[in-house]
Amino acid sequence: MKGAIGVRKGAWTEEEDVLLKKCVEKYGKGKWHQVPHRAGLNRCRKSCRLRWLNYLMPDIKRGAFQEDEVDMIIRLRRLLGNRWSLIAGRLPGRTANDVKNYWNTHLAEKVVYQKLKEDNSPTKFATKVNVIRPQPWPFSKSSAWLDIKATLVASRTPPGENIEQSSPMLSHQDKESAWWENLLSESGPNEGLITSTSGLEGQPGTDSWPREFAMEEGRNGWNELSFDADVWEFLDSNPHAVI
DNA sequence: AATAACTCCAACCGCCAAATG
DNA sequence: GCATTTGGCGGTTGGAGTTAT
Repeated sequence: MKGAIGVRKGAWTEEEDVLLKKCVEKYGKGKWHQVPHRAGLNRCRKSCRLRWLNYLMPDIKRGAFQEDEVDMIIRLRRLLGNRWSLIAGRLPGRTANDVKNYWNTHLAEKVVYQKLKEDNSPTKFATKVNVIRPQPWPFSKSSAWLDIKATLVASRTPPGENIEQSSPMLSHQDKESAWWENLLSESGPNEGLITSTSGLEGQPGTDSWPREFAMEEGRNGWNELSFDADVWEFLDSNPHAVI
């Protein structure tokens, strides 16, 4: 797409920010093609939308990423790949651009997947798959994301039961499994854990397939075979995660 | 002090799918 | 059914700021 002639590019000025903010506050989000005219901005619709989404939107969290946020990014990227908008959906206040930039500048070279390549494990096929719709996940200093035991308490241990009694010998795999189970199951309000079979029933485009997922599925060849190999290992070892 | 090299992030670009006419 | 418009996404880049020499 070529940019329109005469449309301003580059860094936004304070005046432009004010105009855009006032416009969105007055007319609401959406209808981005009308925003430049309504706001009196000599910017293209995409530029306006991006500026709002990445900088002006309320509740955007600036500053350094916390340890639990970084941990979340690494784990979710292993699961979802470069689906930054979905990953950002789990990080309240962080935008997809923030997460993508952070990954590219801080994590990309640190997080190595050589193990997967070296494993040379045979391709695994599954016939059924869980589809995740990420929801914002609240973080705090005492976040349970970094506390596997707390995660286990929340996800497995019946009320009143001692975690050490219920799981005296926790393997690394158990801990990983518990983490993912907790992530993929009960999390936030409006949580949607969509399940589907690999058959025609429930495929995108059919009435039974939720529109939200239908829109997400299909980008960049995304399908149930696109998960990283370690996710298949997780699914193999966690039959409850597969319906 | 000068400047080259590097880092980081805001913004742009091209593409895709859904919506609309 | 087709063409166009629109919203949204991930990849990439330009340049300001920082650090090293």
